[in-house]
Amino acid sequence: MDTDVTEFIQGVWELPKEVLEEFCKSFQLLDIPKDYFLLREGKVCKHIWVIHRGLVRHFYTDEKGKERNTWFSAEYSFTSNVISLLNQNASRESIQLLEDSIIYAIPQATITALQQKHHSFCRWYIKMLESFYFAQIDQRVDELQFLNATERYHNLLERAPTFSRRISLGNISSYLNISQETLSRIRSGK
Amino acid sequence: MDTDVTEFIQGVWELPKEVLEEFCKSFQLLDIPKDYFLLREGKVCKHIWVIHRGLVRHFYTDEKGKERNTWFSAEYSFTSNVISLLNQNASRESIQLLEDSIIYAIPQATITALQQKHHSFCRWYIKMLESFYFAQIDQRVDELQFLNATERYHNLLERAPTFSRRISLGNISSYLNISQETLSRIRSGK
DNA sequence: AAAGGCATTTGATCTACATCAAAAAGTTAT
DNA sequence: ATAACTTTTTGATGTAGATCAAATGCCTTT
Repeated sequence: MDTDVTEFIQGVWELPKEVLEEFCKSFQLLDIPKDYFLLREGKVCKHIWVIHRGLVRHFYTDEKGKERNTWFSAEYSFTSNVISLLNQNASRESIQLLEDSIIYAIPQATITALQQKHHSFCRWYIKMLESFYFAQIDQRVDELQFLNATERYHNLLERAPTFSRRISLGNISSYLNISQETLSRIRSGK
Repeated sequence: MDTDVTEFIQGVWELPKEVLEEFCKSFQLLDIPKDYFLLREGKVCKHIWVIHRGLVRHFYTDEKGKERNTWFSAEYSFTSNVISLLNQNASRESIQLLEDSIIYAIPQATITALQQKHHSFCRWYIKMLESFYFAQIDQRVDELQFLNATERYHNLLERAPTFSRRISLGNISSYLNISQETLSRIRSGK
């Protein structure tokens, strides 16, 4: 187990050493290439993933067959399809790597078991949800409801400066809900 | 304490009787008139509210001074400004009653204290966040990103059929991010 | 270096929805 | 009932950003 990752876990909320160990030893280390799918639409999500190095996109395919990105996650973040994970029902989204990545897979079974077993783990989990899910999704609602195309783009640049280098224009425009052509014009400054 | 409310609390996740009692006895019963503010922009959110009867809107005031609704909550739902509550920082939103309402206020201090004290309470709290926050906000992102004005309106009608009777057109249009005029035309079927 | 395959840019139109303005309908107070 | 609001509707016009189409630029592979 990488010390970076245990530190990352501990950074969320300090777990007792033995609980941390029990937790981390259930992680599965994945070293996987670009384009690989962590999750496919229609499957039940069975993991929370911690990205150690790399980048993924969340997307789904609309009625017209167009892929629409809903999220990106990069190194040192948790990623999962929370809705499918919680309800253990079919996911509407897929999750795919945009770069060769090193990822820890945390089984859903571990999360459930440790919640039952350890009070401290519940507190860790609450903190994790709060800081890695709420904070982000709240921002997302905000930018979708209140910002225009140009503002959404600049907002993303600020929040995640590396994305504009690492993610293609087409993938970014899909996430921002802007056509590729319009985003190209925005980026060139009109 | 109303048995309806304890049942509602128990419906989230079954709490041991003594924890439930400790929890419920901290609730403060509010019987307050239309237009009252549960929370004002700039203040720190100190409660989660359970609406027993009535209706509230969440909104903030934009740079041009226009009020923009972000959420409605009606009877038998939890409502709060989660971001302000969690970080105990100034809220950007206000929460105001749209109808005379009966509401239970759960102090943030209770939530924090019971989380520390009871494993079972943490499990209740996780369930509450999952079912009353995630599920809803996820839907919200979806409708904002992928639906057009007409679809957003019909989506709301389905999700909350009573709202179109109880909430003025202006307040609905603001929430849906549609101008009042356009919503009027949509509603009249063009 | 040439050829093929993507990703990005540029230009010309089109459209969903906003904005502005005013009339009509509904509500509340005198 | 009449006046004075407030909310909703209707009509005319404006615009951000989509869509369609074609050109350009950029990697690969040979």
